[in-house]
Amino acid sequence: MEPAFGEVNQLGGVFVNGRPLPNAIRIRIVELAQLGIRPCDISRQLRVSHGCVSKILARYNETGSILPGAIGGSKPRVTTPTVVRHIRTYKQRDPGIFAWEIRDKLLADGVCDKFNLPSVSSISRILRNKIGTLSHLSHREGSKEAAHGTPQPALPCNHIYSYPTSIAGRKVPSPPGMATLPGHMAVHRIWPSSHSVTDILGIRSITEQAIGEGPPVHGSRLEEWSSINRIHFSTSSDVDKPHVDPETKYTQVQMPNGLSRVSSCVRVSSLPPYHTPTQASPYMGYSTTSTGYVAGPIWQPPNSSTLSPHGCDISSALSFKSMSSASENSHRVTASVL
DNA sequence: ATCGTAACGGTTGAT
DNA sequence: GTATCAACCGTTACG
Repeated sequence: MEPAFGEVNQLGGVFVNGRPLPNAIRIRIVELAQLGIRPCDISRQLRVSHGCVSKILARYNETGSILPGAIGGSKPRVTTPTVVRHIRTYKQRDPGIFAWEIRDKLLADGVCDKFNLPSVSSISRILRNKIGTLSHLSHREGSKEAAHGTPQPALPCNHIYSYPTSIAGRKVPSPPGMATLPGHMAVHRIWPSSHSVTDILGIRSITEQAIGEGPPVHGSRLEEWSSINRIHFSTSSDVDKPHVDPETKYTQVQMPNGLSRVSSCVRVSSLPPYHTPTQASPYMGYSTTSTGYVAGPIWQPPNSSTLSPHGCDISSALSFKSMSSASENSHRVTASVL
């Protein structure tokens, strides 16, 4: 059970344990970093732990993506469509073939290797569920498998996958196709859950307004951005409901190397401009757009005026940065090119 | 003071 | 429908 309002970290920022920071915050982190602001200052300004800032920036530098990795799920399925197709073929050629024989043939024919070879029980399940209602064959297989031995457990070595239907790449979560796009805040999948702080808090995003008000050319991106952040006023019964169609929940395309590729991405320059923070809750304002993420007392640089942690615009970020570092001129970056 | 990272407790989703 | 598992998350603390 998640806390209804998240938790507050040592910096006064709000987070939901186990859940990623909102994309807007992640983008802000990268933006500020690209403005030359030091990670420690970003951490204080956005009230995100420096470990998190470090992690996000490291990931961004490595992959070009600001997005969190794919949370949850199991190991990639070994029963890929190709494997199923071959199993079907084997079964059609020899209706009496046993599951363990199919398994051997998959290996012998090079359809699978030892790392992604389905277990006998998996093949039996495929024969039973996918190949057709060959009940007599299933029955026969069952008896034959019993003679051959107990069904094998899950593959012992299936941690290595070289086929395309794996779930989103784990250690390298971002699609290689967009990994090195400079200045892109690559978005490679839809925000995965309704359990974001935003959803929990039910704070309306300005993005929704932007969809209605913005120019049509940005509609699709904004719509995607809206779906990514999926802001809506949740009721308690609404919190756990997926807000997007399950079929469209993940827009990524699996790549042959097991990594995911997105069908689209969001440039920071396509996002709405930053607004002044909109305090949507007496407890905190937490909008997954670029607008507001305010909790607790506003942090101030040691020798400066007050800055809003998430609501500052680029100029204030720059002023902040200029206070923090004197070497900014070498990193002149504008928001439009981020 | 800053940064990288392991440990931790948590969530998620496929099986 | 539930349990398991392994991925991820951000925070915290330590060096």
